[in-house]
Amino acid sequence: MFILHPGSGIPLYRQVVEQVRRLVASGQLAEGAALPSVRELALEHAVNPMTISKAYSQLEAEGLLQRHRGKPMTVAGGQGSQASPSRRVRQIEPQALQLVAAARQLDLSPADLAALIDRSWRKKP
Amino acid sequence: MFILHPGSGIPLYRQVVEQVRRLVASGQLAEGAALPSVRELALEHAVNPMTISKAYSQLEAEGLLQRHRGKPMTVAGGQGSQASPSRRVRQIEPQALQLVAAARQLDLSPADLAALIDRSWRKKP
Amino acid sequence: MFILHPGSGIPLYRQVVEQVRRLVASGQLAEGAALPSVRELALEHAVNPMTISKAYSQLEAEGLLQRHRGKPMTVAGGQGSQASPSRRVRQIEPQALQLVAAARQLDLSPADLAALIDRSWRKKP
Amino acid sequence: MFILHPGSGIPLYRQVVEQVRRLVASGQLAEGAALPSVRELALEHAVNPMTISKAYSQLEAEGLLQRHRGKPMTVAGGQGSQASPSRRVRQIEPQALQLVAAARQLDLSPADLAALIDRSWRKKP
DNA sequence: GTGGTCTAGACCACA
DNA sequence: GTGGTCTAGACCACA
Repeated sequence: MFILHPGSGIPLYRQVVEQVRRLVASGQLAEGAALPSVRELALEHAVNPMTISKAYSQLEAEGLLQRHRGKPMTVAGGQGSQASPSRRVRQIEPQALQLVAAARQLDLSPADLAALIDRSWRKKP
Repeated sequence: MFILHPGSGIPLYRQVVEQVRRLVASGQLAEGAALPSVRELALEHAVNPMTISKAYSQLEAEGLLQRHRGKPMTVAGGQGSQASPSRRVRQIEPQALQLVAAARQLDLSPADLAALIDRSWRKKP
Repeated sequence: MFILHPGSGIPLYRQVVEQVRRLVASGQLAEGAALPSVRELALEHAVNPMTISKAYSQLEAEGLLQRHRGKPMTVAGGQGSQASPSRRVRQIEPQALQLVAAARQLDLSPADLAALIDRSWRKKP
Repeated sequence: MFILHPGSGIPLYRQVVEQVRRLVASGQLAEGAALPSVRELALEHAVNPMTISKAYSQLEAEGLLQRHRGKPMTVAGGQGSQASPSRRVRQIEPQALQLVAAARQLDLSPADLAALIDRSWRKKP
């Protein structure tokens, strides 16, 4: 469900936050759906529970998740089932721009990059 | 020459390191070329000189840059003028994979992502 | 464990780097052993934590030390318990050569130097 | 006459200062003897003349050298021809202590170190 | 508790 | 002018 890259330089808790946001925006985590418990996730990714907890707390503060005493957190109401395509696209626009900037610094052509993206889609379906 | 994103979560000095690596791989910084001075870069990006210096030192340790007492650092020898396309592509493979993973989590289609990438190329040429 | 000479002209962080290398080579810091924490060492030697941190980071880049998020650094694997005598001797060969060169410039005899070394061994056992 | 180690961490001008002090203490540079010119030394060691000049100035301030308009600097009076053995030995005591400390950290025996010193004497006679 | 990043600022060595 | 070292101090991420 989540993929964490500890060596990427991006804080682990931020990686979790962003991934939950995406899964909610896409409807893969629908309104009311339960999230994996802090412990479970922490174990699975060999990470301290506090790291996951910090991510969940931030998402709760944003109003995206809801806490329930003694029960797993759930996706809060008011999201609809799936955000509009343009809203979803906007969530990865910064990364796309940075990737293109990197490709430019590597003197790669749009075709080179398109081919790389294509291969990446096929890699882990 | 460099673009820094202070809010991206990635340490500034790492952003510099990666960008220098790309510019060298692409030949835009050729063997023997002098790099912008630490102070110059620091001023331009409103960043502390030590942050730039840390990036340069790491690149020197890697053997990509060379120090010259009292003079600007230069791109070390043994780089050739431009790395092979496959070597260059490999430098952004991780980012491409992460972008695709994000697109998947957003339930975007390959076509959606391709369109986004296309638009990104046109944005700041 | 470490002895720092602030007035020696050699940067403090380099002194730390070299001493860790020696303690690892001799097996006094064995594979897996935890190093004193940055703050601890900094306090003990009345030195800024960043100075120690810089030394540790360099040793990590060399592969001699390993980072563990939130925990103390340790000596990396692949060192064996003690380097061979010849490898250990090689680590101070440059200093030995410089000392002999200095003795020559002072017109001291090999016996004079040997006596000095002898006395030095006895000084702080 | 002088040996400079740019990579040793010790500032070049300090290396010059210390070596002049030793050559004077040993009588190899006697009272009134002329020193190599700043330019000459700078060229020979591929170093900026200001670096040598700084060393000479410091030695002048110490009273060890004397400046003469248009002529090479000379060793100042009042040194006698050779300092006493104990005074000369004292000049390298700190280095000897550091070498012994390093040997201890490498878990070398006094015999190991003595052998290394012996070999070092023979290396560049 | 652990290490990491960044800043503002002083001062040094070298060209 | 160039880069390097060190400090004091704030704040962050992770266990």
